[in-house]
Parts: sequence; structure tokens; C-alpha cells
Amino acid sequence: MRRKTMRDVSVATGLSTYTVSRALSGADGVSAESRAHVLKVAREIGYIPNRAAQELRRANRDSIAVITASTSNSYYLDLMEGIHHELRSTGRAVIVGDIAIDGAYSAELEDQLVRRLIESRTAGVIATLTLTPENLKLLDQWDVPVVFVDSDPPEDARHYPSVTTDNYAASLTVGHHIASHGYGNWLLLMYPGKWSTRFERERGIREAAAKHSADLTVVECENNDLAAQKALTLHLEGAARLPDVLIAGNNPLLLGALRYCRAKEIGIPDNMAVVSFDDFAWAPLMDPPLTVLDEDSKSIGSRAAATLTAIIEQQIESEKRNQSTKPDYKPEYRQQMPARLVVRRSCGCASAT
Amino acid sequence: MRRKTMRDVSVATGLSTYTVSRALSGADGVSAESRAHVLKVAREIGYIPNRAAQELRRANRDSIAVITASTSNSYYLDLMEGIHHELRSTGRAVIVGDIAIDGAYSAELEDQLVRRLIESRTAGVIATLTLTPENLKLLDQWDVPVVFVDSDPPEDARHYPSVTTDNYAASLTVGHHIASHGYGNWLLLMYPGKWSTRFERERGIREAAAKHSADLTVVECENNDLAAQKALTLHLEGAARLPDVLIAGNNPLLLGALRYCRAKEIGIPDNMAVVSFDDFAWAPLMDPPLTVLDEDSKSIGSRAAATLTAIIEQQIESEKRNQSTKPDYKPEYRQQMPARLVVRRSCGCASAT
DNA sequence: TTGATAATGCTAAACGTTTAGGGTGTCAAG
DNA sequence: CTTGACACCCTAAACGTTTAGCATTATCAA
Repeated sequence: MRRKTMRDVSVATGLSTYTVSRALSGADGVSAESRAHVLKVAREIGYIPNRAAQELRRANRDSIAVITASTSNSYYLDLMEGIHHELRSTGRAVIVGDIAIDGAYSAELEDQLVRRLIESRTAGVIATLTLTPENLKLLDQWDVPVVFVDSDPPEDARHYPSVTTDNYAASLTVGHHIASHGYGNWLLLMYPGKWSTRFERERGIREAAAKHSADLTVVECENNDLAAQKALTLHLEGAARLPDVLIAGNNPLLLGALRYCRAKEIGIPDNMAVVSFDDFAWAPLMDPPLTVLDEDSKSIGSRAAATLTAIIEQQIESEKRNQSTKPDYKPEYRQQMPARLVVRRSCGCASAT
Repeated sequence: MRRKTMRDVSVATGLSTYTVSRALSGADGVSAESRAHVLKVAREIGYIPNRAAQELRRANRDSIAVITASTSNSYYLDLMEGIHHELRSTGRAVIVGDIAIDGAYSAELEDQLVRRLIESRTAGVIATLTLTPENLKLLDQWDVPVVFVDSDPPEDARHYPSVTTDNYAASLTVGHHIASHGYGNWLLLMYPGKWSTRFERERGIREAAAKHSADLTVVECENNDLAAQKALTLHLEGAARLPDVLIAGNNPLLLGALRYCRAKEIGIPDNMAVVSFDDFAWAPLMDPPLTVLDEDSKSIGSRAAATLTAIIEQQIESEKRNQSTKPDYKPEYRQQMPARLVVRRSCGCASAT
């Protein structure tokens, strides 16, 4: 069966493609009778429009993309839920682009993806990591608005919208709590600076350590569980003694850390306490239940989506008025959300939540 | 800055769009000199092709879609990893379509998605659940090949390719292991039949129960943790005593079940043993470590992707030869993979893996 | 010198929509 | 009988690529 085109519907109804198009799209200038006829016939002969042709003709950008490199991070699912929830009503499609290969960020994939997004004239981008300045510039050249979530734009582009946790304050909270247990020897396990949350988190911890005059060591590794386990093995191999507390920078690193402890039979929190960023569903069911800093990823996602659609809508408006189609980034689009420490038992506390 | 088109490159180089097109796409019929010139100029003026126009003209279908409704299920990530891994080299893009709203399957979203996939002339579909017969027929009408993973096609369309675990054999294994602990009272917590693995899994458990003359109760609920917890509460509320063992049909249901146990202070495995389908990263770190049936989701994903691309390639071939463009579903495309029981402690065994 | 062959590049026609600009018919008011 | 307003619909020209069908030039053997 040959693919049906609008022309087929046109012939079958005896109406022009103009009328068919308007009838199907719900635009007016078509009698109710004609419209009904068109819809009926279209259904009967199994016509489905060709999106490529539509997009070409109306130069329309109707889907938005999420760029991520850590789908295994627990916060990702909540984030996506927030984004979908917010976008469901707008009719925009969400496409997710994962630019990690085997859990490690790939610059090459980032370039490819950004190019592809421009090729398909994506309406806007939500980035979960700090894009390269080149790619950001490219997107800017093509007037594609970008909103950063849970990460910042690059150094020289601070005016971009972003929805982040107040990671500095959050880390301070974590640090103070740790200190309250009397731990003097801290180990912070951290992912690369590609995810800019890293810097604020480290700053908070560092400051708290200084304030409570604790020793702090920072170990960096790739953003996945295997790398974390390996880095920890390497670092603690020759060490005279374990740190009092291990702070895992995020969810995948926590997994690696816990695996390490299990392998070396390190008791938590007796031999070494553990706290981590990012709460997740299984955390309360672990052995022991994990003390964790919880950020509200779902809200972050929906806020980011809302911000992005606002920008896009405005872009469409000003295009209609023949004004600039550059996205208008208002200062108030830069938002910070609070986080909350969920105390369970891995930090050394005896109480449940 | 106006958007650049191929015409701009053509003017800037003094070559026709024909030559520009061929140069950029790497086709021959262009001198090395011209090609270099075109590439240089294209880069300079910041030209990026318009994908809608390309797709319209070459009627090409170059991306494949994954239809899923349970992204929170742990096997999903592994599955996607396998799919990406296999597809990376082919240059095909993967788009994932989530047809769940707040964790529950939505028929409406399925219809929307399938329509949209046809609109954008998607090359092929990997379905992680049993599609409705209507949608399958629609995809078939448009010659879009479909491969089912970890689920079967609908009743009347058994000739479709599928890559599944041998769930019947796997469930028998689970059942026998449970029985070896002497449990006589089993509770099976199950998701809806929309995911067809349900039937084989239930059949295996049922048969094992019969063979070992154990009492089996099956409780069904929506495919998410909250629903599982609620269903369990409801079912066990008035019960005289707990079952000896709880079998969770999959990962989200397991989460709900464990939450329930935690809330009611039911000790595992002493008060009630727990086993589950689908292994996941945190399972060995839980309290207690979970006995689980592990299917090799990554391999399933890559096999499915390989099968789908094979079908698509062949479709392209026979289209060139002006033969039918109907996908050719060979019987050997129906594949079953073995699964493996990972014994930890929640089943009542004392030993670690 | 000639004809054959290969290499390179051009023109113009698609691909399947949307939509500007116009045409027709009806009806009420002047 | 005009005129204008309105509702409905049509024709034809876009949108930005790819590609069939030629045209030109260079190269080379006879």
C-alpha cells in the first residue's frame, strides 16, 4: 500500500489540499460539514501527516530536548518526571539526549547531539550539565534557548537561566551535621567539574571542615560507580587509617563507595560513617539506612520546564511582531531551591527519620 | 542573523547546491578541491543543514524508537545501555517514548506516541510492553518494523520478533528454590498483563507451587511502588498470618513490598522471606541483601537493537529492488535468553553470593 | 585529429505540507 | 439593481534539501 498523502485525502473528498489542511489542523475557514467529511475520509483511508513536511513548511520548533550524562543517577528520574509533568499540557514533545558512553561524559557526543538538535530545529534545551562554551555559543547563534538544571552555565555566560539547589548552603548543613558527631577526619568523594554543582558542594564542605577544624581530603573520579570504587581502593589502600566519615558527592559515587565498604568489610557507621548527596527510593532500606541530602528534583525539573516554555512563548510572540528572536533571559529566571538533610543511620545517628 | 541555508553556502562558494550537497554528505562526483572549499565555507558561515528538509526529500527513516512505560524499573537502564551500545555505530538516533503518567500505563499516550512515530516516519520500534492490536496494525500498515523486548506481541500477532527472558523456566527455578526452604504459603505480587512477562512468570510460580503443594495467592496491582504498597496493606490487613514468602513480580513492586515490611516492622527473612524478579545495583547492599532473579537486560537490549537494524537494512535493500517494503519477520528473530537466580539472604539462605 | 571515456558540475524537478492572495456565491442593506 | 460584507474554498507559491538527466571539460588511445 502506497503511503497516503494529503493529496489522496484531497482527491477522495473532492476538496482542495487547502481545505483538507485547515480541516485537519482545526483552523477556521472551513464549513463544519466539510470538516467532518475530511476527518471521516482521512480516518478511513488511513492518512497520517508527514511531520517532516509540516516542520519544513512552518519552520516550527515544537519539541524540547534534555541533555544529560548520568541517567543512572537517581535524581534523573525525578527530574524527568517533573519535566514531563510540566510539559504534558503544552503538547511539546520531550526528547532526551544522553551524552555519556558507558557512564562517562563524552565531549564528542555532546558536539554531535548539539548539532543534531540544531539540525532538527529544537525549540529549546534543558541541560543537566555545564555545556562547552562552543556548543553554548552555537545554540545561541541559532537562537535556541537553554536552561541549566542542577548545574551552571560556563564561567563567561552567567546570564543564562538556571534552576539549581543551593548547594553551598546544603553542603554547610551536611558539614555541620558531620561535625556534630565529632568526626575530625573527612573524605569527600567527588565527580568532575563538568557538573558544576561540584564546586559549590566542595566549597561548603571545605568551609565547614575549616570551621570545625577537621581534616578534609578530596578524591576525584569519573561520574560512575565503578570509577568511584576504584578511586577509593586506590586512595585508601596504603592509608594508615580510615577517615571518620565518607561524603559521597552523588548517587553513583555512593554506590561505588558502599560496594567498597562491603568488599573490605568496613562497618557503617562504626568503622566509618557515610553520608551522601541525593536521596533515592532505596536509601531508607539499605543496611544501614542512609543519611542523605535531599534536593527536590521533581520541582527542579518542572520549574526548569516552565521557565523554558515561558522563554519560548515569548520568543514566538516577538517573532510575530518581527522583533528579535534572541531568547530573552531575565535575571529572575535564575532560581535556587532549598535542600533538606534527611537524617537516617549511616551518619552515626541512632534515630530513624 | 538570518538562518543559513544551503543556498548561502552555494553563493559563497560559487558552486551549485548540487555540489554543496554532495560535498557535505560525502558523496562522490565532487573534486577534492571543491569539497574542501565547501566544507571550509560551510563551517565559516555557520551553516547547519535543515533536517526536516532532508527527511522530506529523501523520505528517510533514520531513527528508531523505544516505547516504555516503566522507566523506574531497574532493568530499564541496562536495557537502554544495551540498545545504545548496539546502535552507536549505525548512526541511528534513539528516541525513547515513555507512555506512563505518574507511573501508570496510559492507553491514550500509547495512541499518541504511535501516531507521532508514524508522523515522523520512524524507522523502527522496540516495544517493552505489549502494544494494543490497533496500534500494532497501524505500525504494520506503515511498514514500521516492531521488535518486542521482555514482553510479547498481542495474542493474534505471534509472528513478531521478540527478545525475552525464558520467564517460565526462570520462575520454576525461583519456585523450586523457595520450596527448598520449606515454605508452604506463597504470596505473588504482580503487575498488570499489559506486560506479558506476567503470564509466564505466574505460570512458572503456579506450577512450582502445585508441584511442591504449597498454597499460592496472587495479588495484582498497578506497576509502581505506591500501588504495590497499598495493595499489600489491603491484602494483608485482615489476614490471619503472614505468608512464608513474598515473591515480588518486579523491581517497583519490590520497592513497595519492602516499604510495607519496613512500616509494619516485618523482619526479613525471619517473619517473611522475600524474593524478587530483576536484579539491580543496590540489591546486595540492602538489609538484608536480596535474593533475586537476574535477567541479562543489557544483552536483551543489544540483541533487540541488532534484530531491528537487521530487519530495517533488509527493508531498505528490498525497497531498492522495488520489492515489497513490508518488514520480513523471520522465525529465528524470536529469541529467548536464560536468566539466573542470584541467591543472597532475603530468601532465608545464610550464605552471601 | 578524432572519438571514447571519465570526471566534474549544473539545472530543474521533486518531496508533502502550509498559506498568501484571490475568486465565487449568498445575503442584507441601500 | 448595486454594493459591501461574509463564508467558503481554490490555485499556486513557498519551505530547504536531494537527485535524475544533461552539459562541459580534460584525458588518452588510436
